[in-house]
Amino acid sequence: MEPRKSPGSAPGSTPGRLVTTTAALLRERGFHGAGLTEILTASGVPKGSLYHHFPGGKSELAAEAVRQSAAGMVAALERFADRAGSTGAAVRAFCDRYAEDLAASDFRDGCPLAAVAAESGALHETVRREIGAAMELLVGTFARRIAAENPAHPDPAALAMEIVAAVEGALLLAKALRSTAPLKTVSERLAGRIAAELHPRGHPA
Amino acid sequence: MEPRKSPGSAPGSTPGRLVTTTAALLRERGFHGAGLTEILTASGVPKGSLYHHFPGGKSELAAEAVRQSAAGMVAALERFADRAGSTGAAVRAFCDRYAEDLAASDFRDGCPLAAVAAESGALHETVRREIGAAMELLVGTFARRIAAENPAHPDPAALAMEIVAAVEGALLLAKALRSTAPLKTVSERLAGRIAAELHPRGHPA
DNA sequence: CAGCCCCTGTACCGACCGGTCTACTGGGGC
DNA sequence: GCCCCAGTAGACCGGTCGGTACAGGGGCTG
Repeated sequence: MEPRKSPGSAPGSTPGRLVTTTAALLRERGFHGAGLTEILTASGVPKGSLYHHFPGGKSELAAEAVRQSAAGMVAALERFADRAGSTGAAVRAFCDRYAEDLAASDFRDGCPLAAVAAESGALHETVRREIGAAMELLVGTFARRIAAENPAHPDPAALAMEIVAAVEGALLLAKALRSTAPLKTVSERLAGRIAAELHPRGHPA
Repeated sequence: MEPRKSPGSAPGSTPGRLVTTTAALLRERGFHGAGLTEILTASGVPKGSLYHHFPGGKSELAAEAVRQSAAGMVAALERFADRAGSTGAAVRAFCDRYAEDLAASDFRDGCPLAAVAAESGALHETVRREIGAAMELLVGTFARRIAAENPAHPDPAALAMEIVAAVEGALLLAKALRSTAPLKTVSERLAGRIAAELHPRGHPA
């Protein structure tokens, strides 16, 4: 827990590859389901390098991967929101994107955070904290967007929380049912409701 | 989906204890996080008995546990719905109940299905199928209730799916954030919306 | 061109994983 | 009264787990 948190995670570097592949494995198998050996062979990195860059072992690596996944999700959201101009449309794009991932992976790649979050009860504090922070970050980002779109909204945080919960749940349902239908249904209804709530008397944006 | 799949799972019997403790462990740790030895010691059953009653090993046991968990959730839902008289109120009671579980377990016990569903990509077909069936059962139960409460509703299945997704997501969020706030927020807003959608011009039930 | 040191590669470790096997026990049917 | 076998008990298996130790290696310094 030194001040220098994760400086050496350049995309192509050894730590970078390690974190990226870990994030991918974590996404479809969860923490206990993703073996260290599997991560190593998939990223083409020997064990010695792992413990050089991440003395904390699997937990530290997972924590970093969770942070990167969260950052990726937030970045995607910001991008969609900027392009679409409304939170409702951004949510739709967001769901579409993860529906694609799901379908392309034969319904193995769900939410990058969900698999780890679901078993957070059996995880080290390091990872546990990171998962909490990741969720807060995601909710906070939505809340900021909502407040920006309609400064008069009474409770942006509540709406943001509802959005994240709905999307997260839809992703889980989609994975379990092996169908993108839940995502389509939820995003459609959710987007409409967000628009209605953000612009009570106006154009649905 | 045979009518008689697991006849020997009486509550107090050896298979019964096995399935119940497995369900509990699965709920907080997921499939790979719950060790077989741990299940055995927690239920006070030796290994020989396990493989006598469940020749399929851990996967068969987990599949059975998932089925039992799903049945329990459905039963709780039906009970709440019967007592409350409206789907909206039932959802609220449903969320309250799982919020209690969460808080009582120091935020380890989330949705009994979520942890397994989240890592379903790395599971045997047996378990995978059971998780899908469980989710379908849950959604179907909600849909039936909705249709019963308002036969004119245009798409009970869609609303049911949205409900399950929202609750599932709220449970996940609550577990990650170690707070029941997401559940409270989501259930409140969800219940209100369900009432509005089921009784467009009338009493909010 | 020598030395150093960050990083890599790999052999190895004990613990534990899920699963198999066999010995034993006790109670109901004949 | 005997037997039989469903059910229990636990020793044991190979494999894999996450983690450690240490011997190179190679590029940047001097």
